Amino acid sequence: MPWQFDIPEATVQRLSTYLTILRRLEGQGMPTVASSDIAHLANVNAAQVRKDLSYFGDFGRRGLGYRVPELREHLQRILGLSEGRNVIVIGAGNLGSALVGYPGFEPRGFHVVGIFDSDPAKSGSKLYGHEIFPMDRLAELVPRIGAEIAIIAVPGPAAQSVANDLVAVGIACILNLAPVHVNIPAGVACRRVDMTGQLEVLSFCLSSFSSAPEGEQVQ
Amino acid sequence: MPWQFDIPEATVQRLSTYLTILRRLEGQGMPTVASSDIAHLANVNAAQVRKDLSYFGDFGRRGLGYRVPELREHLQRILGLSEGRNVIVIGAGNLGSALVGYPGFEPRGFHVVGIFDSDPAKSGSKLYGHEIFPMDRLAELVPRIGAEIAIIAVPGPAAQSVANDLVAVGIACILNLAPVHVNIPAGVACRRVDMTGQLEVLSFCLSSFSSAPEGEQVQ
DNA sequence: CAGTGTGAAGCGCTTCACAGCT
DNA sequence: AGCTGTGAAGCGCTTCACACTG
Repeated sequence: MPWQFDIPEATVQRLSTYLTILRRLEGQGMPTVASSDIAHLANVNAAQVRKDLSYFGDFGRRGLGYRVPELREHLQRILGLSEGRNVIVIGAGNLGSALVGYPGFEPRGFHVVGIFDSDPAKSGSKLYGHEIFPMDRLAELVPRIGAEIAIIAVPGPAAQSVANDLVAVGIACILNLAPVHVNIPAGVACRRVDMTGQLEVLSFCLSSFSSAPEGEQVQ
Repeated sequence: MPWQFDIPEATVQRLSTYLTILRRLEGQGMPTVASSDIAHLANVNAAQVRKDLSYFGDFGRRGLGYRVPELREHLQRILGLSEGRNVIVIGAGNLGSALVGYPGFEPRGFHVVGIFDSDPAKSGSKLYGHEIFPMDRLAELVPRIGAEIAIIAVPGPAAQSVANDLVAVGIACILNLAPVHVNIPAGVACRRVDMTGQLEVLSFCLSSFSSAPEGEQVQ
């Protein structure tokens, strides 16, 4: 996951959480907020909030806290969201369709600007007003529509091949929803969201291993 | 996230990854596998794989590695997946619908056994063969259908209230897909999957902060 | 005073390195 | 020789504590 300076990945993830919180506070008309308030809403330590923010500047005023709209704007800029981001979705199956119709992306600045599917039968048909393109038009269309981020929403076995295609046409940021790790060259950022994997962690919480008294079960 | 013994959360997450890998290897007929092979496929250190597994027992044979079907079974048991898990989905909107139709759950042992939605207009209609129930039947139906895990697939503002309802009817494991942190009492496990948050991390990779804070390109 | 910014301590995960089986 | 299991070292994130400031 390539960024050059000494900023923990966990910090960047929390920044995204803080941004969501600040948007809500701003909507409620709150003028300022203390690190301890943000911390409470994000379920982290207050010093953590301050340290996270201090990587990027001195945004607070001592004795007062942070001005909500100001900090919200800073976070947006830090995360590169000031002008929104163009996203393409690969895979127009069940998952891909849901993504394209998901109303949560636009308000947070992500615009779906293209859908691709390897199935020629799907080409030309529309999904929530977006045309589905065949995979072999990727190289032609990615620069034209200004795609910056690609979401892989294909079945596991196809994910690596799709990732290769994306890298080949110059995509540098990939969100992988398939339940497999894909290899990508250095310089390309790839993150994976594995819902089923999270369900498996929850299943572990239910299993005897997470609660059974000492020594039982382990052979 | 409540489990009593000293097992890192990251370890449990990786176990889920290993299980996926082992299923693939088993499908390919591979009889044994070395920690270094698993490590390569999961993109982690080989010692990490061995240490993760050693929390739960001595599954390997020195000089040989791990027997694939045997280890796969162990992992399934550790994760509490031997008999599958019953899941309910709260929210029959865009996201909820996609989940119910998502073909990736069943093969990994998660059975959708109920869909709930607060909108009375949706009650009674069907989604991929599953009836949609009104929220006020939660208390009655959860024990009857044996629901163990709930997925919150409602908009952010409704998430906390839904979480409260789930806890009230005895659900102890929650997967939260809403982009907000929800407060839950100790003893209840709650995990969040925030796709938009991951997109924001990727956006950070594209932003000037990740590559050139002072206008300098370091490479 | 209230609350930020931050060096330093704390802590837990990751990696190393090697003893010990097969 | 090949590979596991594991104590110990390494390392980086988190938390503490406090100087400092409006």
